Amino acid sequence: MTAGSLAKSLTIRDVAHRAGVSVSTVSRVINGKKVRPELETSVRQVLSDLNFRPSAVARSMVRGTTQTVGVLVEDISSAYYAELIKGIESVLERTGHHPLFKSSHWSTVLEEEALKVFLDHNVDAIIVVGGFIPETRLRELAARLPLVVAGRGGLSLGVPTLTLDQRGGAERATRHLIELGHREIVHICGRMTQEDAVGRLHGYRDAMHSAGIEVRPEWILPGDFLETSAYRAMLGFVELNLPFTAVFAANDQMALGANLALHRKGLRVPDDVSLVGYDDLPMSAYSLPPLTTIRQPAQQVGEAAAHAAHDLMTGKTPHLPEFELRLVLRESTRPLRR
Amino acid sequence: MTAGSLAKSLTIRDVAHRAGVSVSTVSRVINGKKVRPELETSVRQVLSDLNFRPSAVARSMVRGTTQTVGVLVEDISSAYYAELIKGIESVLERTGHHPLFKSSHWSTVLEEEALKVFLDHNVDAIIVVGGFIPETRLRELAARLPLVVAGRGGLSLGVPTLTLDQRGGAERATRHLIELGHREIVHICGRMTQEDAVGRLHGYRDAMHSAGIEVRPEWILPGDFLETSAYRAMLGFVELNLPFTAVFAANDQMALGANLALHRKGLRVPDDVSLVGYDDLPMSAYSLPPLTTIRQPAQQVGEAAAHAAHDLMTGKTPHLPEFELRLVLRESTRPLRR
DNA sequence: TGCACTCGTGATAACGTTTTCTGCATGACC
DNA sequence: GGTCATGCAGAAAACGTTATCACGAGTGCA
Repeated sequence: MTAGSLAKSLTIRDVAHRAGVSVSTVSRVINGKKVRPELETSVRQVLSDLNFRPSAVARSMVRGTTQTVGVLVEDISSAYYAELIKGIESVLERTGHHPLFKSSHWSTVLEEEALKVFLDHNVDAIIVVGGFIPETRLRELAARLPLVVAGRGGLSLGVPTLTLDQRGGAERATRHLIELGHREIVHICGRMTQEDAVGRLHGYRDAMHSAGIEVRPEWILPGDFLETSAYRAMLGFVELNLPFTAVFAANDQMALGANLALHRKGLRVPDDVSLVGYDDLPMSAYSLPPLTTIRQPAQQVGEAAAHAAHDLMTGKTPHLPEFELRLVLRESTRPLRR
Repeated sequence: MTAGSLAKSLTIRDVAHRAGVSVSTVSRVINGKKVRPELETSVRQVLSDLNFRPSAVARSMVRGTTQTVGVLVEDISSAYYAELIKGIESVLERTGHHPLFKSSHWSTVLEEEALKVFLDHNVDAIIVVGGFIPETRLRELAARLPLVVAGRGGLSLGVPTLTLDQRGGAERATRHLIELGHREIVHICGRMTQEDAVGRLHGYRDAMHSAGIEVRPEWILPGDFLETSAYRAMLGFVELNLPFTAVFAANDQMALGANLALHRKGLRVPDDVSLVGYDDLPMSAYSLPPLTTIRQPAQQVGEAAAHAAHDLMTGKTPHLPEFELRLVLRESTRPLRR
């Protein structure tokens, strides 16, 4: 052990030299191919003595595969994507792939940039969650490498897609309120540039329409999926003094914002106003009152996406399950008092 | 454009050929080195015609640098780490580095595995957040490559560390309750294998001790940083029928769990029981009541960690700022009614 | 005993870049 | 007009692996 030697990283060559064999043999031992037993043991000895680990970069270079999967989401840190990512992470870990997460922050240029990075780094597959990448671009990518899209609907067959029926889910949520006797139902929208938000608004309208309720334009409140937006919107709406008895927020975070706003205005949930959210974030079961919401199986979607990517990588046709959006009944809704 | 040709990825060689120059020249153009203007324009033309992008893998191979930074956290999807990650992401993006996130899920073997992956992939730096990696190992790593540790205290000087004074923060939180006149204060602990949780328990004890209050063992409730654990613990404690007027939970998620449990038992926050959390998650401002808590500047810590890593990579001595843990007064605490 | 095989080994060629080295012009200076 | 820099382009080496190829020694069978 020469002191002061700056750790010039060791190579398979050093191992070969010390074990008195060729690099080929060392490579074979590392990769579990047949080698004469006595050679194998001596190589293994050196391997562990030197604590040698082959360079993944060099490996990728020659093998043409990197064991990495690019994962593109809007925002790693937002609660919903966090769930999804957890799912992706858990299955990719088992398949020996390394996820490379990128947030696009709702910017089309960042999206394209992230894709470029993935391609440059020669990822073995890409998982795209939501976003605004044009379908043509997605198709182009899918033709080039394994690509799975989650959380977007209406894509052509060329692209394996995992879809949730946002419109149906929102319809279910709104219908729940209607079934409880509510008719004056407010909807707080998500960021309308996102497909999900649009779908949920449609679902709300569907349910209202089916029930023969005319939706007043004032009932449609703009929001951006964050607590604050719903808080402000709700506050503003209450000040209009229009009658209303229920609120359907396009996600749980906004439902929470609305919940506080209602409280500030002296309205009790669910006694005065029923409130439904969307997503079923882990914390929604612990809000006051616990939130009735539509459960999006985000983690399962993540798992399925990763599985599908794995299928694609191994040449199998990807399994693309359907997911059910369930209404989770808790305590933020109640029958309209007559 | 030959139809049906499977897209054998193009190389710098193809570009050189089509532009009628050598590969060296193409490389020079790509890297912005001096080249005869007319050659440069023709090469650039071909470059954009072919939409050529150099392989990051090959580049890493020869340059010995990958432009990636390994980031090891306990759990990507937990709310607190999400904040931190957001900070890391935002500055690394600006420096042109790509974060490689790994969750260790509180497992020492997964931690070590993640480190190996980082090393194998030849990351340019590593950021470790919390965790259980032995100090000797950290020192060893720090000697080998730029390493920044966040969220751990008491490390030797060899390792650049970003620390938050958890003990002090918890002392502040508890003192706040004491200043409001509370004396029978319950503490819901975090996962006690984690340094943070231990620090916060110490801080709680410090404050109680300074105020001359003897801590009853029953007041120390076990928890694991998740809502459910606190919910159950709180429920159980109330059933003991011991007098108490305030609760300090080791994080906001648990404060929320406790909040619901108190509600279930007919105790109002803050009228009957004052409640303080820790972290100041975005949603804590929207709970009912809005939560008084200790603000951990997670995002800023993330930013600082990334900056420090960048400093290290560029040979500068890392800037390791101190962070202040502020008490955020909201509505879950009030003076003890006499 | 000889021939065709199999098996395991080492030498060597990839993989796609950047970097170093070499060589050829061109221009400057005495 | 000859020598010496200088500038820039191409050739070749290098990065650390794996894959291909060639070879020699056994082995089985006729």
